[in-house]
Amino acid sequence: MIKVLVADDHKIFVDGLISLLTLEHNISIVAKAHNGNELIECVKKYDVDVILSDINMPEMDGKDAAGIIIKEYPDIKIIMLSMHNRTAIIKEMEQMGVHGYVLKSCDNAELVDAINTVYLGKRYFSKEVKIVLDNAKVGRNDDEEMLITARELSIIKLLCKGQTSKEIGLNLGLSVFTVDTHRKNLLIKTKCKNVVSLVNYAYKNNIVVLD
Amino acid sequence: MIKVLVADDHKIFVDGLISLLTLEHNISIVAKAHNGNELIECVKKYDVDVILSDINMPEMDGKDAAGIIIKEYPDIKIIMLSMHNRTAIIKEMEQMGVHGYVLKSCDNAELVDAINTVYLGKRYFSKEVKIVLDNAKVGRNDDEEMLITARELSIIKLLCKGQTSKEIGLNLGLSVFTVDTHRKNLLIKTKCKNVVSLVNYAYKNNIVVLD
DNA sequence: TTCTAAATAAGTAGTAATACGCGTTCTTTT
DNA sequence: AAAAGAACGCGTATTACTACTTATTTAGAA
Repeated sequence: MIKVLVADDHKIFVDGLISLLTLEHNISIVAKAHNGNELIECVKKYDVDVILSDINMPEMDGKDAAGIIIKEYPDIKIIMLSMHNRTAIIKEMEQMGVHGYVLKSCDNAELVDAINTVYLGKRYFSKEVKIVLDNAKVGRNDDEEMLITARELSIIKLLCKGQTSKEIGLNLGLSVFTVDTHRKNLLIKTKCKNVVSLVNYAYKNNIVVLD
Repeated sequence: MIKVLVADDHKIFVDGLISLLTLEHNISIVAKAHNGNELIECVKKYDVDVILSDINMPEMDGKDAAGIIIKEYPDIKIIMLSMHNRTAIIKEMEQMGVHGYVLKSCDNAELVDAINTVYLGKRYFSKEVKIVLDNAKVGRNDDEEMLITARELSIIKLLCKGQTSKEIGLNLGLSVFTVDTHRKNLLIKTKCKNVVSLVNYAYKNNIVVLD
């Protein structure tokens, strides 16, 4: 029996998933969580083999929770469930050491397949996800170690809130010139032409979460 | 038996929901759809009492599909399933004549309750949704018939893509001045202080969908 | 018809943002 | 110790955006 934990902030989604997975003869659901904190708590309390977790959740994010679990419970396999099929997010998850990445648009059979695969110690990425990753490899030119630094991250977050350079400067205790330099570097790094594009980039790549 | 149709672009979500709802003695699932077009097709083919539909779907949006169904099949009850608990979206749905609005973070019992309620001809809005609507009524001053016009909508869409006023003007065959006037009016209407806030507003209120 | 709202266009003025370039300092890696 | 990269600060020039105002045309509602 594979002991599975399901985490997602949408209760009916979790319950639906549980209802589906309990039909499988070799899967048993041991717990459910609706945010990152609950997820961590459940992992402490219960004996878990595989975690199915959403990326975006309130309280604590599924990504952050996954990071903690990977470090402290290296035997637990984690499959991220996501509605987004985007290179940057998938790569981030891959590099974090997550064991699987499955789209919410996948079917039941695929999810069961994913659970069985990661339980055996292998990695599982959806077919559609692989296509995205392969396309990214073909056009390899673009993402050569493009990393957003901590400072840039704090600035991009405030930009997404609609703050101007002046406001960001006041907020972070920086001169407007400095903020502008970071903005400039961000536009170059992300190949965006203006703030709106940058904000979209941040949302699409899950750097910043809308609300 | 209440004949229910479930529509959502996330297959596992639909299957999970079906698995949950078939446990109910008075509910039977007659069809499922993964986009608005399929939804319309299913309504034509099958005899349906209640539709559970997501708002955002590819091909055709759940909102547009609901509009068509309300006009052409006035006997079918529609419950919108949404992850957003925002006044503007909820009010729009209410005005469209949708019979229920339930959050994806609700539990199974509430969803079943909603299905039974709308089947009896009554309306159903989640408790959390009602709280949001009531809060909006208290601070009634703000939303006095705030409607975004068709032209404004086309402009806000292009703004969300990161286009400048000049580009939008070229795109829509308008002078930059005109575009700027619309932008100005949009900022006033939405009480936003700049484009980024406006873009956020559009995303949050489902006026524009991010990718 | 009259009234209203929307869409259109235009202007000035001021502020914010972007495109350049040039630096310093500090830390981390080699 | 040298190199690299991050964070920081400063300029100028140009473009984009926002705040104010005005006004015409058109379509629809009272």
